[in-house]
Amino acid sequence: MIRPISLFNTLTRKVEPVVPLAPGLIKIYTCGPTVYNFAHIGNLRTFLFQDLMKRAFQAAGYQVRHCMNITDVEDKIIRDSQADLAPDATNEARHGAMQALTNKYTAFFLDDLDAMRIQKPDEMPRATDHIGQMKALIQQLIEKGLAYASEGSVYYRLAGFPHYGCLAHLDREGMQSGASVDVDEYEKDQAQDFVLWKAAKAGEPIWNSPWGPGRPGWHIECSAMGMEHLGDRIDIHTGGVDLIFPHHENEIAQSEGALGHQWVNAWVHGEFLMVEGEKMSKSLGNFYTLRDLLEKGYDPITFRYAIQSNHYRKLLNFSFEGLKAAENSLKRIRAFRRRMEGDGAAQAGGGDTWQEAIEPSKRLEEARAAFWLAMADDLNTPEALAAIFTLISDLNAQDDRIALTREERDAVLGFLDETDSIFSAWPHQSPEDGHAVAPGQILTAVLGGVVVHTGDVLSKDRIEAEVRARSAAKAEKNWAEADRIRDELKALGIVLEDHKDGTVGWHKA
RNA sequence: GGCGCCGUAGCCAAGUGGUAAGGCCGCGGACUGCAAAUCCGCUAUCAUCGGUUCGAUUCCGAUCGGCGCCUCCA
Repeated sequence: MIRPISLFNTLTRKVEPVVPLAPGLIKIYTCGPTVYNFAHIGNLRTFLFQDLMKRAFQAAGYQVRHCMNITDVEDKIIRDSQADLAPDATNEARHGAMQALTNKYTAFFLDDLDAMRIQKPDEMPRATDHIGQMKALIQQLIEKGLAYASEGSVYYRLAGFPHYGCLAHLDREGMQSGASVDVDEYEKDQAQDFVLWKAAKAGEPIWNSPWGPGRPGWHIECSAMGMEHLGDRIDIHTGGVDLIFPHHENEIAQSEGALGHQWVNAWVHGEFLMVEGEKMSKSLGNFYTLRDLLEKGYDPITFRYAIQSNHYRKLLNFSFEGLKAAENSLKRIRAFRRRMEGDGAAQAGGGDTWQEAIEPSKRLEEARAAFWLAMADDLNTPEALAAIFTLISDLNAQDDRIALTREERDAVLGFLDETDSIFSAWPHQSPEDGHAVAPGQILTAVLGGVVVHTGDVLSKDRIEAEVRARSAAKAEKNWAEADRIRDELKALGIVLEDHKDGTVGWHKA
C-alpha cells in the first residue's frame, strides 16, 4: 500500500500531491553541507526536516533514492584551509590542505547525522570528485549560447534564459532596484550573470580547464552532481529557504538550460531556525552546534524531536525551555511504549472513575488515520503528534480500568513502530542496549571518542541486584535505605518505578 | 523600492465560516510508605480596528508589532 503525500512546492507556491516520476520511487536531491566547520543547529534543522520527509515517504510505502552532496570546494573552505600555506605552495599542497580540512569536517558531519539518527543518503558525492562533470556541463551551456568565457572565467548568460526568477518569483525589475549587485565585475555582459567557472587566483587550489586554470563556481556543483546521480528528471529537490535565491534559481538555469526541459518537479524548502529571536548564522557567531547541546546534557534525539515537532515551514525560535519541553514530551511517549510492552497488570493507576469504555482497536485505527492525514498534508507533524498523544491518553485511561489484551498491545506497538520509523525517537529499548549505561557513557559514544562527560558503566545484573536490595529494605520498612538506593540509581541515570503488583520496573532516564 | 511570511492560553503549537487539537509548565484530587508512572478535574475567545456574512479566530481591508528574501548563508 502506498499512501499519497502532498508537499508545498516552492515553484507553484501550493501544497500539491507528489506524483513520482517512476511509480513507487521518489528521487530526492538535497543540498548538503559545506564542510569547513561544525554544522550548527540551524543547519541541522534542515537536515532533520529532510530526514523526516524521506522517512515519511518510506513509511508511506515508497522507495526513496536520496542524494546529498558534500561541498568540499568553496570560498570559505579555501580561506580556512590555505591560510597557513606559503605563498609559493604547490597546487598539490593546496589541494592536500583543502582535503585535510574537508575530510575532518565531513567526518564530524557524519557523526552528527548518526547521533540524530538521520539516515545516511544513498549517495553523498563530493564536489571535487565531479570536476569533470561540471566542466562538461559548462561546455554544454557554452555550446547552447547560455554561457560565455571571459578572462579565464565562465559566466551564465541570464539574458538567454527567460525563465530565470520562476522559483523565487522575482522579476528583473524587482531584482534590479535596490539589490546590491556587484557592478564592479566589468568582465560580465550583465551584472547579474553568475559565475560557472572561476579563473585561478593566487593562493587557491586549481584545476585545469578549457578556459584556463581555475575552480568551479558554487552553483554548478549541485547541478552537475544532481544530474550525474539522479538523472535528467528528479522528483524533489530540497534545501533551506535561503537557497531559493540565488542557488536554486541558478541550478534551474544551469540544468534546465542544458537539458532543455524541466529538471525538478517539486522544490521543497525548510524554514530557518532562530535563536533568541535572531537569525542564526555563522557570520553573526550566535550559533550552537550539536556538541554544545550535548555539553548541556541534552540527547541529540531530544533535539531531533524538538525540531520535528514543529512544522518545517514555520520559523522556529530555538530555546532551552523548548528542548526541556521536548524531553518531557518524549518521556510520556516512551513511558507509554514501556506500558504497552508490559502485560498491563503491573502499571494500572489508581483512578477508578469510570468513563465510557472505548474500543482500543477502533481508537488505534482512528489515531492511525489522523496521523497519516496530517503527515500527508505537507508533513503536518504537530497535528500528527497530537494524534499520537490523544491515543496515549485514551489508552492509558482504558488500560487503567480494563487492561488491553496482548493482541491490542501488540497492535499499538506496531503503530508506535510505524510512527517511530519516521520520528525515530521512541524505539523499543532493551536493557542490554540502552539502559545499563550511565548517561556519560552514552554521550561519550555519541561524540565518537570526544569525551564530554564520564560515567560509570552499570551492568544489568548490578542494577537488578540493587533493585532487589531495595525491595528487601522496603519489606523491612527501611524507607531510608530504600530511598537511598533509588536515589543512587537515579544519579546514575536509572529510574525506578514501583508497580501496583509489587514488581519494580526500571529504565534509563 | 520589489516579493513574501508571521502574530492563537505562562511557554511551544495545530486548526476550522458556525462559538478553539495536542505537548510542556502550574494548580486541585485519586493512587503511592514517599516517589515515578498513570488517572480525574482546572487554566484562551484566537494582535487591534473596520468590512463581507444569519454567523469570522478562520474571508477582505487598514493599523500596530515581529521576521525573511532581493548579496555568501540550512
